[in-house]
Amino acid sequence: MIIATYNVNGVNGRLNVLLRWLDAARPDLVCLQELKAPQEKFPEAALRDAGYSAIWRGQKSWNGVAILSRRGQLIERRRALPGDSEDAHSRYIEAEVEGLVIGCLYAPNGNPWPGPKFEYKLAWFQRLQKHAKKLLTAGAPAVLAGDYNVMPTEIDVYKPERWTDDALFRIEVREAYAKLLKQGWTDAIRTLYPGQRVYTFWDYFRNAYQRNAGLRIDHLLLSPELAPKLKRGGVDREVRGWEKTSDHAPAWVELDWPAKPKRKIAAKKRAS
DNA sequence: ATGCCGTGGAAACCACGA
Repeated sequence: MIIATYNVNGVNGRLNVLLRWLDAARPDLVCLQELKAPQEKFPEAALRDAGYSAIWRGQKSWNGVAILSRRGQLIERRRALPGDSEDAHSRYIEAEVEGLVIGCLYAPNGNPWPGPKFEYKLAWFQRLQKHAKKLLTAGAPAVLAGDYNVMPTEIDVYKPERWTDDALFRIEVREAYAKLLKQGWTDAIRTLYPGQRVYTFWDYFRNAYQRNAGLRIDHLLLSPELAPKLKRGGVDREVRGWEKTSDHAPAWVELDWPAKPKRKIAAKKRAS
């Protein structure tokens, strides 16, 4: 099963690029972020025609998250992070599908630092930590995928010294991300490419993509039960070079899931 | 290396993004 995350930066303005990528990559489950569309303007029909069912939480102008599936039915579990009923941002949606839990998230940007937006980001991460811990305690196989707006380490930034006081790289935010890993979550892309430069975002200007001046801020975190099922993964970076494209590229993993029953082996064991 | 580009929405500029 292939699970992908893609910050589309406007799901309607980006529809052709999204459909083109879905057709080429054929992911089974997709987490989308930055829909930038109200609930009623989500392109449900076009995605259905492409073979995907969807659940989403839209919002006028900003944010917005969705989960797509071309396999099992998506059963929505929640459409917000718990912990702040006043929080109106559409930044989290969670479903059960194919026997696993998939959470799609769009973390706050948090700039400028310091300030209220940065404080909101830290508080949001605390809520995420609390909820992520609950998922682990519940024991279900789970994936938390999305735009975390964090470069976890120096290797995830083309020029770390320029980003030290940026909300995406401030130590408080990196520590918040590290805390998730300490809970038991596995950063799938980093696990597959240890010590290598892998980026998921390139700015629109200054020829960032051509210069490979990128950031790794889109992540797929796997629960302990799923981590050993990780087969391969990567970033579809060529999508970033397409016309009218997002500033993010899709990141994806392939999991050996649902695990194939080993009937023959079991039968042999019983026979011997 | 300062939103320089890009999106959406409202009213031809503004908020926001990373």
